[in-house]
Amino acid sequence: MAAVAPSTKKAVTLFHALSDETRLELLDRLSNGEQCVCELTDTMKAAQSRLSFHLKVLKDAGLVEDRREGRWMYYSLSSQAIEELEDLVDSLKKAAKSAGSARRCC
Amino acid sequence: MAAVAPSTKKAVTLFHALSDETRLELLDRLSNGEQCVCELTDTMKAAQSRLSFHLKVLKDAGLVEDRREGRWMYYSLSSQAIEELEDLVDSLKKAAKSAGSARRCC
DNA sequence: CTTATAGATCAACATTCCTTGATAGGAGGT
DNA sequence: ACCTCCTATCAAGGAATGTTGATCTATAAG
Repeated sequence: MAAVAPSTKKAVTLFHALSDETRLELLDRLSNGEQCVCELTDTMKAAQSRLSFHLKVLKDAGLVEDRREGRWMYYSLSSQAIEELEDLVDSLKKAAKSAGSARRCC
Repeated sequence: MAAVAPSTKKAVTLFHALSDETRLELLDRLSNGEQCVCELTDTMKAAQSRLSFHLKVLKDAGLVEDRREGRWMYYSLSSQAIEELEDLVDSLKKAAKSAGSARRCC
């Protein structure tokens, strides 16, 4: 029992960050390695402020990290949050497996 | 490369379904076993139409299954979608690990 | 056939989220 | 100092989500 409950807020934040096509594409690009915003706006043909917004959402969720180098900002995947994600999904999985049988109701 | 890309739409749907406190609580309750809506509205002190709405979101995402028995509707976790979830998180994890080093930019 | 109960669906409203264009800040280069 | 480039932030509008109360459907019981 109590599969997802601990720190539900954080789970919501994490999952919300992942529930957007643009952000998933960003993560996908970053899986090829650290990249700067200019490169991302370039290859994704997206408005700079748009990507900046989504990168902030990802960063606030702990999914990516940023690093400044001169006037460029480099973003990369953060494996820490991804482990938290893994744990969440893990507890869900266990819950689904142990899923007890029906109880009489109402 | 290409960590999340395959069927991004589905991933978005899955993660979106998980990005809500009420829905996470529903999943948590269901991890104790199949339950009918009346029982859930009861213990969660939530309006019936509200839970119906959220259960639909979960069902559309494939996270839960429903079963009718007389006039009651029983909901339970569906382990299938949870495995898909696991795969998604897995590819993210691998991506984060292999995360290449910085490339020269702009 | 009438009535009651469980749940889904709908319409209206509130809220939250995303997009866009404009502005601001910070780092180099001249 | 100034100008330029890269990025973050803000404000305004639009789109999608969640909430609430009412209505509809299906099943069961009398």
